[in-house]
Amino acid sequence: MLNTATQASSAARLAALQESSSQQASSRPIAEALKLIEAAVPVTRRLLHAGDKVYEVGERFHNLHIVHSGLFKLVNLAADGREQVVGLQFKGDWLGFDGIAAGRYNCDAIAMDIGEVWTVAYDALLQACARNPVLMTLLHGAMSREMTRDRDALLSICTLPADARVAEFLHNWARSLSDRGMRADQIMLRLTRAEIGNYLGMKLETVSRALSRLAKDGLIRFSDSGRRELAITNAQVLEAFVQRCLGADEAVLNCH
Amino acid sequence: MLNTATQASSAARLAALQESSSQQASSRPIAEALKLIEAAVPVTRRLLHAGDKVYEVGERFHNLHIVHSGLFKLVNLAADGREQVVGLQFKGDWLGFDGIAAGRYNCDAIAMDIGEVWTVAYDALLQACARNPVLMTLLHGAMSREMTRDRDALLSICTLPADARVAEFLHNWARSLSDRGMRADQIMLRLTRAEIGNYLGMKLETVSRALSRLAKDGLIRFSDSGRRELAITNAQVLEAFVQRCLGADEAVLNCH
DNA sequence: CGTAAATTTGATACGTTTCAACCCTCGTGG
DNA sequence: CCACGAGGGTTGAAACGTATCAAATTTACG
Repeated sequence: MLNTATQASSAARLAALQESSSQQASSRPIAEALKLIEAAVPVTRRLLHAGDKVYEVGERFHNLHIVHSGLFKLVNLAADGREQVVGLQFKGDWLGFDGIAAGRYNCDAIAMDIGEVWTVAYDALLQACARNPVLMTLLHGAMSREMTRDRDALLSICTLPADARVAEFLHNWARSLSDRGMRADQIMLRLTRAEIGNYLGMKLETVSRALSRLAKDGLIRFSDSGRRELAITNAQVLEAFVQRCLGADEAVLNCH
Repeated sequence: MLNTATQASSAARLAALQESSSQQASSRPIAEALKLIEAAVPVTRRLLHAGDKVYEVGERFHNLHIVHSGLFKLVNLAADGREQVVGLQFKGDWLGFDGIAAGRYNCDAIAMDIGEVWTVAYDALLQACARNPVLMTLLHGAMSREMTRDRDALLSICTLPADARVAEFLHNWARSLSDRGMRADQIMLRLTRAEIGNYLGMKLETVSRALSRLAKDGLIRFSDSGRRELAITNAQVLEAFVQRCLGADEAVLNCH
């Protein structure tokens, strides 16, 4: 509808899309990537506690950071004080790409939990990349993947109703865990409802209501130990729920 | 409010933010960047017409592209048919970063107008980068800038009401033009209201209403030659309008 | 020119936000 | 030990902004 161009075969394109999106795209195991970096360039390890900043907006950029454990949020700030969570970084994700262009970080990177980051000097990394193409591929892959993730998030925010956004958020979280070889059946949310809402473009009450509804419908189950921890009953059903929220309007494009 | 950590001086941080955001971040003139690339790596020129695709989702990734003239949109597609405009690329912007990670493009890149892109083989570019650090800096800067831009867009979408989003959209467009040395007092929108709305996370009618309101308030003026072209009366006033939409709630953070 | 697409505008419907009250947990200090 | 307060979470009712639906008008184009 948006593209006025004649397009070869939209059916075939969507079919290919489905395949590629269901297959896991993560190149090589994260552990290997970490090992490669460690071998190629000096690494400084840093342990952080919940609320600690890896870097903050305006700070001079010299280093990139790789999450080794824990969870970190990237917060974008407007001059007038508005703030937006623009990313959640798990093990193997990078922090600091936003600083390359202007020589200053453009976000706050904040630990949500006890976690460790590996810090590498950007200059040193570049030199290592020039010697070792594999490292370059790894770095670019990480940047590219982050762009893709950000854009998928934007798509969710702009095209899904609140309930579906929350459902997809949980589903993505679970996938992030399982991609990294962690148990994904039990999820410990390390964000408040306000933070989740900010990330998903809705208010905390809306998040709370959405979660309550998902629980009532049996798609998730809250842990005994509080409302911060929950289990995903069935990941497939959760995905299907997202589609049901859309009301089968765009599903027609799919069926043939 | 979101950050639980004790933070040094939020006032100072916001002050720094304002400076950095008002200053133009574009490293070196775009013309120079183009010249540098042309000298370092084989370039294939390609002329496209409105609706033509530079590449499409699922296509194998081999090349990056640089916009030499015209305007291109990046469209992200979901498996169920939802689509989202995730970027508008002007002269000097790159196309194709999304393809690096998975080896396949993840978006459609579509010309909105007659335009020319310079296509370079990614492999060749990497080799050239290994020889010439300046080229590497250029490439990474482009990637980093794109991330930052995407995140700023997300911030707008999630924190601004519709009218303010449209105002900021126009303001950004004007800045994109003037950054590139083009006249910014007269803007020729090359998108339909539906496309603008999709990009900004609202419906086409909402865009239309917002534009009408901006025109009625004298912030913009439609050209005689139709409602695709308009003039920004005063860029500063347009910026101020965005703040007024927020109702001075967050402005308090600003005043001292 | 005539037809399809794009745009504007109004009336209404809907989903999310806002405001408010209440509950729960947890850490602190009397 | 328990009272207390702060922060996080839930839930309801009403208000608000945007979407939806519909109709009329303008524009683009073969």
